[in-house]
Amino acid sequence: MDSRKEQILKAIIKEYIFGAEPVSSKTIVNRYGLNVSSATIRSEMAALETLGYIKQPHISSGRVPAASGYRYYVDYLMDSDNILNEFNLLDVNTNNLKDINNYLKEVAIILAGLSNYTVIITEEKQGEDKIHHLKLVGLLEDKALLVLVLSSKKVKDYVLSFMEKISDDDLIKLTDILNYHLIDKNLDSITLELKQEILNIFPDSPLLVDEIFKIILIALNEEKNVDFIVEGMKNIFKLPEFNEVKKIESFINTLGDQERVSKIFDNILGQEKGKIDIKIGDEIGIEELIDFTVIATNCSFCDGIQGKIGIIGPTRMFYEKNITLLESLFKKKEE
Amino acid sequence: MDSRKEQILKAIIKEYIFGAEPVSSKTIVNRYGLNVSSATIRSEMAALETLGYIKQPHISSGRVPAASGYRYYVDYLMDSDNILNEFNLLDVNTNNLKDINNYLKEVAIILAGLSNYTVIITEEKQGEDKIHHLKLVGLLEDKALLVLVLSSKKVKDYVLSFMEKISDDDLIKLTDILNYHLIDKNLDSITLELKQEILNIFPDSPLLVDEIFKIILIALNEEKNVDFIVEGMKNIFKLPEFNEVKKIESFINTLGDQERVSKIFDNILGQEKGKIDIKIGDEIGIEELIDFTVIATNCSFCDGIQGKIGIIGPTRMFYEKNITLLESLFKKKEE
DNA sequence: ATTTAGCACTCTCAGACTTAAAGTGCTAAA
DNA sequence: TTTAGCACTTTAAGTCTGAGAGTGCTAAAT
Repeated sequence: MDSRKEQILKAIIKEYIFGAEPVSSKTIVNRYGLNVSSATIRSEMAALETLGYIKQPHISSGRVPAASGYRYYVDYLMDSDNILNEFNLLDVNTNNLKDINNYLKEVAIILAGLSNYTVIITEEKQGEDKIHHLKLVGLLEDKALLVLVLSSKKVKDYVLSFMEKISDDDLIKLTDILNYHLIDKNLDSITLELKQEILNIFPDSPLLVDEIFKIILIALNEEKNVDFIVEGMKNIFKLPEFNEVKKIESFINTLGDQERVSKIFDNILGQEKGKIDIKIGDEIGIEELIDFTVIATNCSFCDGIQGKIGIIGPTRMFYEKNITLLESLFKKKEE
Repeated sequence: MDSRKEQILKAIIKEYIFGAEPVSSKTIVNRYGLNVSSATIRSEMAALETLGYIKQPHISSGRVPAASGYRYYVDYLMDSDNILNEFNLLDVNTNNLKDINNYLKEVAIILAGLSNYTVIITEEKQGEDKIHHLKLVGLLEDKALLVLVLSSKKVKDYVLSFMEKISDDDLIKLTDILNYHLIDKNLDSITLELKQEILNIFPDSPLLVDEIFKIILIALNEEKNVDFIVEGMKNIFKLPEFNEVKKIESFINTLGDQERVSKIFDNILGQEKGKIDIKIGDEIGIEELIDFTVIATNCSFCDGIQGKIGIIGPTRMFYEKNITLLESLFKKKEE
């Protein structure tokens, strides 16, 4: 790859990213003045095609970048983009962080708006959670709040409705008993026997204890299930190359399938925060996303929660802009 | 409208609902044996067309129901459908109702699956909420939970992180002060002066008081904003008549726009629970949904929360099935 | 007064053909 | 090594054609 070939490859890619149409030798001469004729460009293009960096949709058309062309571009040719360094993405509504999911959703919506692509965010679940401690807080005559503090420092809570009257004293007593027996217990160690043991000590409200056990199991189980926030899917309608019902259906269905979507983050599993991963076309490993590129990174959110963010767009993505977007997000988090 | 015309209209509609293709006079003779020839059907069809109940996509094609044809069908011709009376829709995960939104989302997903159309659910916000009372519950050294019980009996809570150390005694003291001043206050009456008053009595943690005020304002404000849960949009890909990118884009964009979507429920505002409202085509009042039908009803969920559910599908909807679906949902709620 | 057989008419859909435009590859000369 | 020139290929859009589906109308039958 001599420098002129690189210049031409870069020109083809920039042109194609912008216009989504095959790029002709003449266009390159006109817009990227290399002081050679279109014939020269043509022979260079033939060489680039042999190298696998570009291809022709049909024999007499202009050239389109191949996946390996984008890869070469990303690895060696890309300019960095300084325009976007002043994001303040994480000022989003930082007051109301009780529900991490709402927060992540807002981040996703904003990122999708800025990128004009689709954004996927997922919270990283770390191993098994235990009960750090719990509290029962009386609210109204017939309601109390069960607050669970988990070993991951996450707080979860649930409203309980009583059939039977329960006094504040009883609530305190029950809280003590539950804490005594449940602290440091994980999903597996919350057994029927344990429940029986507690029922023996506190036989007053068997239904309530039952309910509490159910909720705890659900809460701990929830912590094992990763879920994905996907925003900006409708941005696909802005891309002329996906102007077919089949393609849109396949895209929407694929991003609705958590199992497939999780593959998007395979490369950054266990990587350090801030490292930007770029997967182009089949590098993603999802057949239906062969015409897409994913830019992803690990990220930490408020309260030390770990997560992953991915931007998914066409292979002819505005790489610089979106890489900078994720980088700036990361920087903000660190300061 | 004599009985034979009604039979023919019904046949055309049933046939079109099933096949999404113009219905010919011959098809009716073959499948709905009315003991007349196709020529007779044709002259009846011409009459039905004059009445506005059916129309022809082009001059020499079969007939397609017009909006008023569906309306006539729904009002006078429809069979009721008893097949679906054993739904147990509301057994969904009823243990984990802390977050009403998650619950509604699950209901929407299940209904979308059963109907094969798109389901919209919204929680009804009733007027202005006040603070019934609040509690501060210590969790970890540097964290507490602010629990707000609203006059609507809704419980909302938020994790607070302290900069400064706060003792349990201080939390109790602050709780008392806040309750004394904030009980029965609504969004408008939580003023700067009020905050100042509290700061005068409890000057120890100005930042914390600040934070709590912010959160309360957000919480009360949230109660004013209705939001919509939309599930099953991708079912549109199963409908051959929407097999065009433009149509799908318009549908998805329209359902993403809360202002327009809220119109779907206009007819059932203030109606009694369980009343099923059917809006066909332009009756919906949303230009982009001219080819859709909405079936909607008021509904009450767990803990007495009021909501609205709508099923949105093509005008050639399986009316009986989806009406029964919503009705059975309502019945289950009541028992 | 209705119903129906028969036929002319209309429209769609798919395939074949045509032409203009865009772009390439190759060759021979610079 | 570069380039001008030209033959060649392909697409995209337009036109034509014939088959098929379905109607509306008319005149005869019930």
